Amino acid sequence: MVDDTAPARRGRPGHDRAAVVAAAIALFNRKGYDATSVGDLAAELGVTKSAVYHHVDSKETLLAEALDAALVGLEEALARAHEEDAPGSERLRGVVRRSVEVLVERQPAVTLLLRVHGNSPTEREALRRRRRIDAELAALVATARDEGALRADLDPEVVSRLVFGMVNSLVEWYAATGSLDADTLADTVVALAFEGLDA
Amino acid sequence: MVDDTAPARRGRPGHDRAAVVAAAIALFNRKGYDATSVGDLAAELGVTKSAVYHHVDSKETLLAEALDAALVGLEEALARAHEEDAPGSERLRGVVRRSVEVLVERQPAVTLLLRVHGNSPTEREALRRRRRIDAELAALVATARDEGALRADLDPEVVSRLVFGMVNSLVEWYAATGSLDADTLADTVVALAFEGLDA
DNA sequence: GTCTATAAAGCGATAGAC
DNA sequence: GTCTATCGCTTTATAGAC
Repeated sequence: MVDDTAPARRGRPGHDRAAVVAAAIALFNRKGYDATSVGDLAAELGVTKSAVYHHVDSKETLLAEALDAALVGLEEALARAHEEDAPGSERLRGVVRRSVEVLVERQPAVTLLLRVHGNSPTEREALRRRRRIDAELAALVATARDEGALRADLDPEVVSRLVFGMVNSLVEWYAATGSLDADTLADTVVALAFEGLDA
Repeated sequence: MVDDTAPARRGRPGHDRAAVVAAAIALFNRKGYDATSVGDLAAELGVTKSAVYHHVDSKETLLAEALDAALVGLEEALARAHEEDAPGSERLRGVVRRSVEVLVERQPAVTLLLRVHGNSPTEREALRRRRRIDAELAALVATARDEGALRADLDPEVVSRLVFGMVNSLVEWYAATGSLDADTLADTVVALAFEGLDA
C-alpha cells in the first residue's frame, strides 16, 4: 500500500517495509491476528524476528495500517453517497455497489476489520469508526424508505444490517473465486438486495 | 453469567463443568478464541487456572464442544430440507428459515464456528463439516433454479453464498437486539432474500 | 473444588555485531 | 538488512496439598 511498484534494489534479497506489511496482512487473514506471531511472519518471509522488527515498530502497527486502509475505503464509499444529489434509493444503490467494489479491492484489509474484537486501543478505535459507518448506512436506508422507494413492511434498521451483512460476507469467499469480476458481483448483489430471488 | 438455572449443590460456591463451558464460549465470543487465555477464563469465574483444569481437559476441548453444537444444529436444519417432499424453492425457504432459528438459538456457538481459521485439527475438522453444509446449500439453490422457481439470470453458486452470508451475518448483531424475536427475524430474512427491498 | 507452585514453551520486543 | 542472543513476561498444562 505504501510503496511503489518497482523494487528499488535489484539482485540483493532483503525485504522492504511494503513486503513485510503485505505478508503480515495475508498471514493475519489465514491464521487470525491473535494466532499469528511475529515469528510466524518472519518464517513466512524466510528471515528472523529481528529482521521484521527492523521494518516495523510492532505487530500492532501492522494491524493498524490494514484497518485504516479498510476504513478509509469504506468511509469514501459512504461519503460519495452524501455528496450525490439523487433520491435516497439511488444513493443507497450506489453505496451498496461501491461497498462491494471496496471489499473486492481491499479484501484482505476489510476482512481483518470485520474480525476485530476490540482487544486493544487500536482495535477499539477501528470499531468506533466502523460503528459510525454502520449508523450512517442505516440512516440512508431509513431515508430511502421514508421517500417510499422501499417496501415499508420491514424494519429499516434490520434491513440495513442484513443487506450490508450480505455485502460484507463476500470477504469470506471472494478471494477464492478468481473468475468473477467486481462489476458482475456488484450487479448480482444489487439485484438480489433490491429485486430478490423469486422468478 | 456464572451460574446455571438449577444449581446441583446449594450453599457451596464452586462451579460445575457446564458453567465453565458456558463462560468459556461467552469469553471466546467477546475476545476471540486465540486472544482468550485459560487465565482469563479463570478470572471471569473468580477462580484460578487449576480450578478450570479440574473441569476440562484443555482449552481446545471447550472450543470443540461449541463447534460441534453449532454444526449439529445447522446439519439438522439442512437434513430436514432433504426429507421434505416439496418443490426445491419451498425446501430452500424452509432451510433459510430454520438456519435463522439455529443461529438465534445457538448464537454464541455459531459465531465461533463462523470465525474458525483452521489452526488445529479440531478447527480443520469443523471447517470440513461446514464446507459440506455450504455445498449442499448451493446444490439446493441450483435445484430450485432448475425447477424455474428462481430467477435464472444469477449464478446459483454466488446467490447461495450471498443469501447464507446474509443469514450468517446476523450472529454479529442479533444478541444485542433484545426486542426482536426469531420468528419475525426469519420472516424479514426470507422476505428480503426472495422478494427484495423494492417497494 | 480450589489452591500454590512450577514446568516447558512461546510471546513481543530489544541490543549490538556483521 | 539480517543475524545471534537475550530480557521479561505470558502461555498451556500438571503435581500435589487442603
